[in-house]
Amino acid sequence: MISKPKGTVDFIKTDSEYYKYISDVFDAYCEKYNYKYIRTPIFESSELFHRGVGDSSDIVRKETYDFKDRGDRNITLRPEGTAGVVRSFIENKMYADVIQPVKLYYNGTMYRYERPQNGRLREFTQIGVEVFGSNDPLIDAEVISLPINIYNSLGIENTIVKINSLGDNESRENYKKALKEYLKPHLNDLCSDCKERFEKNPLRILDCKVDKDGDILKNAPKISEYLSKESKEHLEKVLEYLDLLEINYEIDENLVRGLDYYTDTVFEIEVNSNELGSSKVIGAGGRYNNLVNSLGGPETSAVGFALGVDRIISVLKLKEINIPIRNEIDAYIMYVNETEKEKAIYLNQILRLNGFSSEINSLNKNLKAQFKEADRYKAKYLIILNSEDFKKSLITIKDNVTKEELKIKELDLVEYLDTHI
RNA sequence: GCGGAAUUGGUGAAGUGGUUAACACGGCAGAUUGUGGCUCUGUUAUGCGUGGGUUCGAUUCCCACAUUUCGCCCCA
Repeated sequence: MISKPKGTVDFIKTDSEYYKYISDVFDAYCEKYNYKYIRTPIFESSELFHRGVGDSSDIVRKETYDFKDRGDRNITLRPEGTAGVVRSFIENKMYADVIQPVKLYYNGTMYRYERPQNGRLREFTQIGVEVFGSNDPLIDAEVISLPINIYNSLGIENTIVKINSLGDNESRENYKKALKEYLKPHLNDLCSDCKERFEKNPLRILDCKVDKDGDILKNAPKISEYLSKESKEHLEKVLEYLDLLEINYEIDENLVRGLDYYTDTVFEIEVNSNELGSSKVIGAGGRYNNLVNSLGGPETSAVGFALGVDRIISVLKLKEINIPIRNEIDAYIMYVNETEKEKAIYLNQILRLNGFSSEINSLNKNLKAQFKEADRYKAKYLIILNSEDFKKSLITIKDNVTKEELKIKELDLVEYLDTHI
């Protein structure tokens, strides 16, 4: 037997219904927020993902699906949604569009070559939005409030936004320098992972799970002390607008993002749950005013967020939140002999074309088994064909709830169902 | 990349170094039922993750691998 590749998942049965439902809710909200749908390729030139991501790019490279195609091109399966959207924004010169800012949403599978664990797959689905061309804090607030409102609408409450500002390039570099200077004498007291982070990605030491509660990190310099006046004002405005929108947030000065292109606002959305462990982060994003430029476009402000659909599904299931699932059909048509079968095939189409969901047996079942099958389909009405009735153009219809049964004219079938369903 | 746990039929699972690997649900066929939903009977093909090894003999012990799962790393 061939089984699915490691780290992939089949969405079937209720899972696929969850997936569809979440997508639908997300799409509907994005449309209300006046975002436009964008669909970019699942694979891109490798350099798109291996540029503009700063000094952690060697790590990033290891965790992407890279391959050469038959034309000897370096191809990478997208590990996230933003880069492709930014590429498309630049390539299609959307910075020159009449309508600004450009607000886009996407929905698709992403690929990372990682060890699978809770809430982490090699192929996973993210949905997200990106806004280009406005540095107004109201956009930051919009991009944060959108997912919150989607979660609420899905029934996920008790979410909290963790928010921080990384400032502009200069403030961040200054801060990085100060942090390293502060940590240097304490280097031996840090965990082994942090010693490595010290050179590679010092900001992430703030996020360390081992040293989190130690005095070293508690007394470390704060990013807020290094923010420029503009960045400070930007953050204050974002918070003010979040208050206005009644979004719960919490400033988390230790919140840093892995990549260097983020500027000013960064945020994560957590769901309040102990069972979820490390996958309680169900959405994240931030402002990245440098990325468009570093990928070859004009200086363009940008902000976005993404959320993992797989994680949302786990949360919905964990919290036992039910979603609307169609689990019944309007009619099940029953037949025994070939004459009746032909009539059944014909009526089945008539019903479907008139907007009813209907089904017939395709497994040569006897009448008894057809009754069983109709129940499994939760058919509201049973249409029982009998060759004798055909002579009088009659068919038998049975209400499968009340069990009332009557004969009606074949031609009246659609009208009958119309008035009864 | 590192570490822990798991892997029995369509499903949930019990179990053992040795002849037919429980039980339940589901599926199918039949009986009964005014055309099913209840009940009863039968049935469900050489199934114990894969490959090696130990052994007279392994699903049961050992090793490797795969997958799943939990954590670390990383998290765009």
